[in-house]
Amino acid sequence: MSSRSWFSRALLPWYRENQRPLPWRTSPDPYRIWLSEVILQQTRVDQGTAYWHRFVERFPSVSQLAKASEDQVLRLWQGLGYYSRARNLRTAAQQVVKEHGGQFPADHSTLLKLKGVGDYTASAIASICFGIPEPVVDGNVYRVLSRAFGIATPIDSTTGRKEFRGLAAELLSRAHPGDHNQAVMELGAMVCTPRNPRCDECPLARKCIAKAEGRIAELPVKASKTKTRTRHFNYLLIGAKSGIYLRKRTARTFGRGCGSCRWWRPRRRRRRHY
DNA sequence: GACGCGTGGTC
DNA sequence: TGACCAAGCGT
Repeated sequence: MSSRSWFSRALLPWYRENQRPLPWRTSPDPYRIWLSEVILQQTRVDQGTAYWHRFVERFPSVSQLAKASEDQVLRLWQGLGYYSRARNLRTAAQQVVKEHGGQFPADHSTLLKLKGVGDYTASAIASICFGIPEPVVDGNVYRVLSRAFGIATPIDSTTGRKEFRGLAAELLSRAHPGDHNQAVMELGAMVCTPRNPRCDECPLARKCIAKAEGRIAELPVKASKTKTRTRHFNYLLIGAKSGIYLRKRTARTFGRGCGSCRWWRPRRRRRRHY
Protein backbone atom coordinates (compact mmCIF):
# COMPACT_ATOMS: atom_id res chain seq x y z
CA MET A 1 0.00 0.00 0.00
CA SER A 2 1.56 3.20 -1.17
CA SER A 3 0.29 5.82 1.23
CA ARG A 4 -0.70 8.83 -0.77
CA SER A 5 -1.84 10.90 2.16
CA TRP A 6 1.05 13.27 1.48
CA PHE A 7 -1.04 14.78 -1.29
CA SER A 8 -3.88 15.91 0.92
CA ARG A 9 -1.51 16.70 3.80
CA ALA A 10 0.27 19.20 1.59
CA LEU A 11 -2.79 20.50 -0.19
CA LEU A 12 -5.27 21.17 2.63
CA PRO A 13 -3.05 23.57 4.64
CA TRP A 14 -2.20 25.40 1.45
CA TYR A 15 -5.88 25.71 0.59
CA ARG A 16 -6.86 26.98 4.02
CA GLU A 17 -4.20 29.64 3.76
CA ASN A 18 -4.57 30.63 0.12
CA GLN A 19 -8.16 30.06 -1.02
CA ARG A 20 -10.02 32.94 -2.57
CA PRO A 21 -12.90 34.30 -0.50
CA LEU A 22 -15.59 33.30 -2.99
CA PRO A 23 -19.17 34.16 -1.95
CA TRP A 24 -20.53 30.60 -2.13
CA ARG A 25 -17.81 29.43 0.25
CA THR A 26 -19.45 31.19 3.20
CA SER A 27 -22.00 28.44 3.74
CA PRO A 28 -22.53 24.79 2.68
CA ASP A 29 -26.12 25.48 1.60
CA PRO A 30 -26.76 22.95 -1.20
CA TYR A 31 -28.89 25.41 -3.16
CA ARG A 32 -26.12 27.99 -3.27
CA ILE A 33 -23.42 25.43 -3.95
CA TRP A 34 -25.46 23.81 -6.75
CA LEU A 35 -26.07 27.24 -8.25
CA SER A 36 -22.36 28.05 -8.19
CA GLU A 37 -21.38 24.69 -9.67
CA VAL A 38 -23.80 24.99 -12.59
CA ILE A 39 -22.77 28.57 -13.29
CA LEU A 40 -19.11 27.57 -13.17
CA GLN A 41 -19.46 24.72 -15.67
CA GLN A 42 -17.00 25.66 -18.41
CA THR A 43 -17.07 29.21 -17.06
CA ARG A 44 -14.47 31.25 -15.23
CA VAL A 45 -15.05 32.43 -11.68
CA ASP A 46 -14.49 36.03 -12.74
CA GLN A 47 -17.27 35.76 -15.28
CA GLY A 48 -19.72 33.76 -13.18
CA THR A 49 -19.59 35.50 -9.79
CA ALA A 50 -21.84 38.43 -10.70
CA TYR A 51 -24.43 36.01 -12.09
CA TRP A 52 -24.35 33.96 -8.89
CA HIS A 53 -25.19 37.11 -6.92
CA ARG A 54 -28.01 37.97 -9.29
CA PHE A 55 -29.56 34.52 -8.91
CA VAL A 56 -29.37 34.24 -5.11
CA GLU A 57 -30.77 37.74 -4.82
CA ARG A 58 -33.63 37.23 -7.25
CA PHE A 59 -34.27 33.60 -6.22
CA PRO A 60 -33.17 33.17 -2.58
CA SER A 61 -34.41 29.59 -2.42
CA VAL A 62 -34.81 26.62 -4.72
CA SER A 63 -38.61 26.80 -4.41
CA GLN A 64 -38.64 30.38 -5.63
CA LEU A 65 -36.47 29.42 -8.59
CA ALA A 66 -38.83 26.54 -9.31
CA LYS A 67 -41.72 28.96 -9.62
CA ALA A 68 -39.97 31.23 -12.10
CA SER A 69 -40.84 31.26 -15.77
CA GLU A 70 -38.29 30.08 -18.31
CA ASP A 71 -38.07 33.58 -19.73
CA GLN A 72 -37.29 34.99 -16.31
CA VAL A 73 -34.45 32.54 -15.78
CA LEU A 74 -33.08 33.05 -19.29
CA ARG A 75 -33.11 36.82 -18.87
CA LEU A 76 -31.07 36.50 -15.68
CA TRP A 77 -28.71 34.12 -17.47
CA GLN A 78 -28.29 36.40 -20.49
CA GLY A 79 -24.64 36.83 -21.45
CA LEU A 80 -23.33 33.74 -19.66
CA GLY A 81 -23.56 31.34 -22.58
CA TYR A 82 -24.52 27.66 -22.74
CA TYR A 83 -28.17 28.56 -22.29
CA SER A 84 -29.36 24.99 -21.88
CA ARG A 85 -27.80 25.27 -18.43
CA ALA A 86 -30.39 27.90 -17.55
CA ARG A 87 -33.29 25.77 -18.77
CA ASN A 88 -31.95 22.73 -16.93
CA LEU A 89 -31.43 24.84 -13.82
CA ARG A 90 -35.11 25.64 -13.67
CA THR A 91 -36.10 22.05 -14.40
CA ALA A 92 -33.82 20.73 -11.65
CA ALA A 93 -35.24 23.24 -9.17
CA GLN A 94 -38.71 21.90 -9.98
CA GLN A 95 -37.43 18.35 -9.49
CA VAL A 96 -36.04 19.23 -6.06
CA VAL A 97 -39.36 20.75 -5.01
CA LYS A 98 -41.63 18.07 -6.44
CA GLU A 99 -39.56 14.97 -5.84
CA HIS A 100 -37.63 15.88 -2.71
CA GLY A 101 -39.83 18.29 -0.81
CA GLY A 102 -37.56 21.23 -1.53
CA GLN A 103 -34.48 19.57 0.02
CA PHE A 104 -31.52 18.62 -2.13
CA PRO A 105 -30.78 14.89 -2.06
CA ALA A 106 -27.64 14.01 -0.12
CA ASP A 107 -26.26 11.20 -2.22
CA HIS A 108 -24.40 11.08 -5.50
CA SER A 109 -26.73 8.79 -7.45
CA THR A 110 -29.86 10.77 -6.62
CA LEU A 111 -28.16 14.08 -7.37
CA LEU A 112 -27.22 12.65 -10.78
CA LYS A 113 -30.88 12.45 -11.71
CA LEU A 114 -31.28 16.23 -11.54
CA LYS A 115 -31.29 17.87 -14.96
CA GLY A 116 -27.93 19.46 -15.69
CA VAL A 117 -26.17 17.62 -12.88
CA GLY A 118 -23.53 15.21 -14.13
CA ASP A 119 -20.81 13.28 -12.36
CA TYR A 120 -18.75 16.35 -11.58
CA THR A 121 -21.56 18.46 -10.13
CA ALA A 122 -23.07 15.57 -8.17
CA SER A 123 -19.68 14.85 -6.60
CA ALA A 124 -19.11 18.51 -5.83
CA ILE A 125 -22.45 18.89 -4.03
CA ALA A 126 -22.11 15.56 -2.21
CA SER A 127 -18.62 16.33 -0.93
CA ILE A 128 -18.95 20.05 -0.20
CA CYS A 129 -22.43 20.05 1.29
CA PHE A 130 -22.71 16.60 2.84
CA GLY A 131 -19.11 15.51 3.49
CA ILE A 132 -19.46 12.47 1.25
CA PRO A 133 -16.13 11.22 -0.15
CA GLU A 134 -16.88 11.53 -3.88
CA PRO A 135 -13.93 12.78 -5.95
CA VAL A 136 -14.48 15.58 -8.43
CA VAL A 137 -12.65 15.34 -11.74
CA ASP A 138 -12.71 18.50 -13.79
CA GLY A 139 -10.21 20.18 -16.07
CA ASN A 140 -8.19 21.41 -13.11
CA VAL A 141 -7.98 17.97 -11.56
CA TYR A 142 -6.80 16.40 -14.82
CA ARG A 143 -4.06 18.98 -15.07
CA VAL A 144 -2.89 18.81 -11.46
CA LEU A 145 -2.89 15.02 -11.27
CA SER A 146 -1.36 14.42 -14.69
CA ARG A 147 1.54 16.70 -13.75
CA ALA A 148 2.00 15.71 -10.12
CA PHE A 149 2.07 12.01 -11.01
CA GLY A 150 3.50 12.28 -14.51
CA ILE A 151 0.53 10.56 -16.16
CA ALA A 152 0.42 10.84 -19.94
CA THR A 153 -2.79 8.89 -20.49
CA PRO A 154 -5.07 11.04 -22.67
CA ILE A 155 -7.62 12.74 -20.43
CA ASP A 156 -10.30 12.57 -23.11
CA SER A 157 -10.14 8.80 -23.44
CA THR A 158 -12.29 6.32 -21.56
CA THR A 159 -9.29 4.68 -19.92
CA GLY A 160 -7.89 8.07 -19.04
CA ARG A 161 -11.07 9.25 -17.40
CA LYS A 162 -11.22 6.02 -15.42
CA GLU A 163 -7.58 6.22 -14.40
CA PHE A 164 -7.78 9.81 -13.20
CA ARG A 165 -11.04 9.27 -11.34
CA GLY A 166 -9.53 6.25 -9.62
CA LEU A 167 -6.46 8.22 -8.60
CA ALA A 168 -8.57 11.14 -7.41
CA ALA A 169 -10.62 8.75 -5.27
CA GLU A 170 -7.46 7.25 -3.83
CA LEU A 171 -6.07 10.65 -2.91
CA LEU A 172 -9.29 12.08 -1.52
CA SER A 173 -9.24 13.06 2.15
CA ARG A 174 -11.94 11.03 3.89
CA ALA A 175 -12.11 13.59 6.67
CA HIS A 176 -12.43 16.67 4.46
CA PRO A 177 -13.59 15.64 1.00
CA GLY A 178 -15.21 18.99 0.22
CA ASP A 179 -12.16 21.05 1.07
CA HIS A 180 -9.88 18.53 -0.61
CA ASN A 181 -11.86 18.64 -3.86
CA GLN A 182 -11.94 22.41 -3.85
CA ALA A 183 -8.27 22.56 -2.99
CA VAL A 184 -7.24 20.57 -6.08
CA MET A 185 -9.37 22.81 -8.29
CA GLU A 186 -8.11 25.97 -6.60
CA LEU A 187 -4.54 24.84 -7.15
CA GLY A 188 -5.27 24.16 -10.80
CA ALA A 189 -6.91 27.54 -11.23
CA MET A 190 -4.37 29.66 -9.37
CA VAL A 191 -1.02 27.83 -9.40
CA CYS A 192 -0.93 24.79 -11.70
CA THR A 193 -2.25 26.76 -14.66
CA PRO A 194 -2.24 25.49 -18.26
CA ARG A 195 0.61 27.81 -19.18
CA ASN A 196 3.27 29.40 -17.00
CA PRO A 197 2.40 27.53 -13.81
CA ARG A 198 3.68 29.09 -10.57
CA CYS A 199 5.66 26.09 -9.40
CA ASP A 200 7.52 28.18 -6.83
CA GLU A 201 4.21 28.65 -5.01
CA CYS A 202 3.05 25.05 -5.32
CA PRO A 203 2.75 22.90 -2.21
CA LEU A 204 3.23 19.79 -4.36
CA ALA A 205 6.32 21.01 -6.18
CA ARG A 206 8.80 18.79 -4.36
CA LYS A 207 6.89 15.68 -5.32
CA CYS A 208 5.83 16.77 -8.77
CA ILE A 209 6.96 14.29 -11.45
CA ALA A 210 6.34 16.66 -14.34
CA LYS A 211 8.46 19.36 -12.70
CA ALA A 212 11.27 16.94 -11.95
CA GLU A 213 11.27 15.57 -15.48
CA GLY A 214 10.64 18.83 -17.32
CA ARG A 215 7.35 17.62 -18.74
CA ILE A 216 5.06 20.34 -17.43
CA ALA A 217 4.30 21.75 -20.87
CA GLU A 218 3.41 18.29 -22.23
CA LEU A 219 0.81 17.51 -19.59
CA PRO A 220 -2.04 16.87 -19.55
CA VAL A 221 -2.27 14.97 -22.86
CA LYS A 222 -5.32 15.24 -25.07
CA ALA A 223 -5.87 12.70 -27.84
CA SER A 224 -8.74 14.28 -29.72
CA LYS A 225 -8.20 16.49 -32.66
CA THR A 226 -9.61 19.93 -32.58
CA LYS A 227 -11.60 20.50 -35.65
CA THR A 228 -12.07 23.78 -37.34
CA ARG A 229 -15.21 24.28 -39.31
CA THR A 230 -15.78 26.98 -41.81
CA ARG A 231 -19.38 27.84 -42.31
CA HIS A 232 -20.89 30.10 -44.92
CA PHE A 233 -24.02 31.94 -44.03
CA ASN A 234 -26.31 33.89 -46.27
CA TYR A 235 -28.30 36.67 -44.78
CA LEU A 236 -31.34 38.44 -45.98
CA LEU A 237 -31.21 42.00 -44.80
CA ILE A 238 -34.42 43.94 -44.70
CA GLY A 239 -34.03 47.66 -44.39
CA ALA A 240 -36.91 49.94 -43.69
CA LYS A 241 -37.14 53.56 -42.78
CA SER A 242 -39.59 52.69 -40.08
CA GLY A 243 -37.05 50.64 -38.17
CA ILE A 244 -35.98 47.05 -37.53
CA TYR A 245 -38.40 44.17 -37.56
CA LEU A 246 -37.98 41.52 -34.91
CA ARG A 247 -40.18 38.84 -33.54
CA LYS A 248 -39.63 36.06 -31.08
CA ARG A 249 -39.16 32.68 -32.67
CA THR A 250 -41.25 30.00 -31.07
CA ALA A 251 -41.35 26.27 -31.51
CA ARG A 252 -43.53 26.79 -34.54
CA THR A 253 -41.07 29.00 -36.37
CA PHE A 254 -37.87 27.47 -35.01
CA GLY A 255 -37.77 23.76 -34.37
CA ARG A 256 -34.90 22.33 -32.39
CA GLY A 257 -33.29 21.10 -35.55
CA CYS A 258 -33.78 23.58 -38.30
CA GLY A 259 -35.28 21.62 -41.16
CA SER A 260 -35.16 24.52 -43.55
CA CYS A 261 -31.50 25.40 -43.18
CA ARG A 262 -30.36 24.52 -46.66
CA TRP A 263 -28.94 27.89 -47.49
CA TRP A 264 -25.49 27.45 -46.10
CA ARG A 265 -22.65 25.26 -47.24
CA PRO A 266 -20.55 23.70 -44.51
CA ARG A 267 -16.94 22.81 -45.09
CA ARG A 268 -14.79 21.18 -42.55
CA ARG A 269 -11.16 20.33 -42.06
CA ARG A 270 -9.46 18.54 -39.29
CA ARG A 271 -6.13 19.24 -37.75
CA ARG A 272 -4.06 17.43 -35.19
CA HIS A 273 -2.50 19.53 -32.53
CA TYR A 274 0.12 18.52 -30.03
C1' DG B 1 -18.30 8.03 -28.23
C1' DA B 2 -18.44 12.17 -30.77
C1' DC B 3 -20.52 16.31 -31.00
C1' DG B 4 -22.70 20.98 -29.98
C1' DC B 5 -23.11 24.41 -26.88
C1' DG B 6 -21.28 30.61 -25.63
C1' DT B 7 -18.59 33.94 -23.88
C1' DG B 8 -14.31 35.83 -22.52
C1' DG B 9 -9.35 35.50 -21.43
C1' DT B 10 -4.57 34.26 -22.66
C1' DC B 11 -0.46 33.69 -25.39
C1' DT C 1 -3.86 35.91 -34.00
C1' DG C 2 -5.83 31.83 -34.39
C1' DA C 3 -5.82 28.23 -31.16
C1' DC C 4 -6.59 26.87 -26.87
C1' DC C 5 -8.76 26.96 -22.57
C1' DA C 6 -12.39 27.59 -18.57
C1' DA C 7 -15.40 24.26 -11.39
C1' DG C 8 -19.40 19.80 -17.99
C1' DC C 9 -23.61 18.17 -19.68
C1' DG C 10 -27.13 16.18 -22.75
C1' DT C 11 -27.94 13.85 -26.77
